[in-house]
Amino acid sequence: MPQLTLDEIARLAGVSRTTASRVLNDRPHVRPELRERVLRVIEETNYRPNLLARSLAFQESRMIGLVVPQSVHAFFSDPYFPRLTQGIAEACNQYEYTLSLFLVQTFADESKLLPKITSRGFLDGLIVQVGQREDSLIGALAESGLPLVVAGRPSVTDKVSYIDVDNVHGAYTAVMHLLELGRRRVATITGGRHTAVGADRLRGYEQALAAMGLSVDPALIVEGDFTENSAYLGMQQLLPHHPDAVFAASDVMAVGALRAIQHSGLQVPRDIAVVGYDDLPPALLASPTLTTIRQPIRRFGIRAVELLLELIQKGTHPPRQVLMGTELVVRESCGFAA
Amino acid sequence: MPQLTLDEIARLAGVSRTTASRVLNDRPHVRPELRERVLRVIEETNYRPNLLARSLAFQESRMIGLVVPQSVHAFFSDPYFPRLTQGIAEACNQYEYTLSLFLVQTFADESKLLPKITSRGFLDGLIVQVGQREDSLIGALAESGLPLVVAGRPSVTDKVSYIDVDNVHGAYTAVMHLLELGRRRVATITGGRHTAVGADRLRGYEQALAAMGLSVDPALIVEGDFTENSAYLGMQQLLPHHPDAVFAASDVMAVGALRAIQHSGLQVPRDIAVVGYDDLPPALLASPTLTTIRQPIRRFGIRAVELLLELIQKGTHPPRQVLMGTELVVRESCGFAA
DNA sequence: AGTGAATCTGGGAGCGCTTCCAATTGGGGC
DNA sequence: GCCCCAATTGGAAGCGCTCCCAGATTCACT
Repeated sequence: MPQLTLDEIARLAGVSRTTASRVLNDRPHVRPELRERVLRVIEETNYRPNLLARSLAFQESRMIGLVVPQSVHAFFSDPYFPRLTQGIAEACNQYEYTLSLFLVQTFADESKLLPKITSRGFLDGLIVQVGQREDSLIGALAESGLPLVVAGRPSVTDKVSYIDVDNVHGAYTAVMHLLELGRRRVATITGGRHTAVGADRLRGYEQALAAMGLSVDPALIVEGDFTENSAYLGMQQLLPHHPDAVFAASDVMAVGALRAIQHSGLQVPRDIAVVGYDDLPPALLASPTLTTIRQPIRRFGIRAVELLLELIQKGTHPPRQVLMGTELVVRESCGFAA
Repeated sequence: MPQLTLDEIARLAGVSRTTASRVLNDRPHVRPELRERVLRVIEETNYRPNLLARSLAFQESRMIGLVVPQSVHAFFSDPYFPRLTQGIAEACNQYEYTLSLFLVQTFADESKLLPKITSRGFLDGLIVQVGQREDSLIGALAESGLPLVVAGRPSVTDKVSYIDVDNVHGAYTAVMHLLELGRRRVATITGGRHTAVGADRLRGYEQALAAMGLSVDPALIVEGDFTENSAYLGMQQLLPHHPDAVFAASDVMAVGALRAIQHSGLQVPRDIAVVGYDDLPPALLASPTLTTIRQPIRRFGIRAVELLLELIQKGTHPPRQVLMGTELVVRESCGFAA
């Protein structure tokens, strides 16, 4: 069978290609009768317009790219990415955009993918997840002139639009909750301090203490790296300093802390209260269940898309920044009886 | 600045568009000197060809779609999908294809996305993950004539190419391992029997018993639904029948069984040996660590892409089927001292 | 019946690229 | 010095669609 083109449809319906195109795009200036006829032919032949040709003519592809620079592991062991992707995909469906996925794992990937991603006309916009190779990559992508939204906070914040979760305030809320429950020796196990997330959550911790007029005791701060094990070891360091509460920068780490506390013979929350961050599955599986800070990951993805579409429509300058709020989820580990 | 086109490049280099195109695509019949000149202009102007236009002219887009029909939850709580996606994305990078992601969650999504996915020229091929709305969707997609690979076993197996993990043999291996260790009352907790996966693993269980000349005791078979809780309850039903081993159709369910056994005061593996399936994180986190069947998920994704590319090149008939092997991973829960 | 406006219609150019094919060039062999 | 063939070059058509614009048609109103 012959490739079905709009020309062919027009011929079958006995009209011009232009008219057929008008019908296809639901535009005015076509007699109802003709419109009807064209629609019937389309129906009968099961015709589908060629999106590529259409995009080329329209000068917009209605495709956006999701770029994920990340090492294999950090990424897929964490439920974060799937959730985010889901939100993004959902929003794409809603706004009639198509999503292209670019996983950039190695340097080779990067040099291979970059020209493709930045090829003019191919993508209308880009969402880039912050990661390790962040800087070089975001820089290169920004340079391409494509509308760009960074998901997470990039190291250079002023040139580029980004959307992030308000980690400072989230941590502040978590710690403040502990303080309001009467805890006074609140320790923290940080994420890597060199990561933006880790640093922000530490800042929130400090601000909460300051707000209550308490001074920061360096002995009550240990550094973890978002793994359970690092938190287990960190908690062992903290125990000799007799904290009565711990704020861990992630649920996974909170679980590690929990284990260390319980192994030492102390009880949670009686002796030491624990608060985590993320509200991912570990929070509910832990025993006692974790009080934690919930991040609106899925909505975060949706907002990222909406922000990007805004940039596409209204131009990319000035860069926009969006901070999303968090939510304190109170469970057992903080010792608050509801 | 003017949109940079190949025409412009040609003009700047003082050659024709045709010659410029030849240089761009690394084709012969260009004097080295001219080639050099064109390359320099491209370099200087940082020109990127328009992929859309190129695809239109080439009559191939070098894009493939990954269609995921699935309810939100089953999907993203399971590490399976991220791994699979990773494998697919990796292979796409390697073979210079671009990956488009289509998450089909609702009926509305389906009717909205279908025309886009099947639009001629837009995608060169399609990988469809089996899911719940499987039948209608796979049918519709197959009808479009696009090269198609189903990841997982579809309900209609003969018309369509698919790639699957050999669940029957995997389960067979797991149960056989228990039998070889001397266990004789081997129970099983199945996945949903109406799912292909669940049914296959049950079949493997039965085949292993048969191979050892043992009969199947219906009292030793209970049905779960791949959740931890269903397995916990299932195990409680099994205990009165004194099994000395359990094959659970997933690691998550094995963990549920483990908990039920331990709560009843029995010990694993001394009293009851346990084997799971998947080799996902729960297997290692459980205590004792789980003997299980490892699925090559990432490689599975890679093979899916390779199969698809084969279909794209050599035509989609006849449908091809690929079954991938599994691997028995022996840990503590089966009672085998290494 | 005649005029103008309002509405329809379709020819043709254009989106940025590839590629067929005819034209041009260069060089070796006589 | 001339001819022929191979290597190189570029003009033009084509991929399938949109959209500008001019021409055709309709219709109301004088």
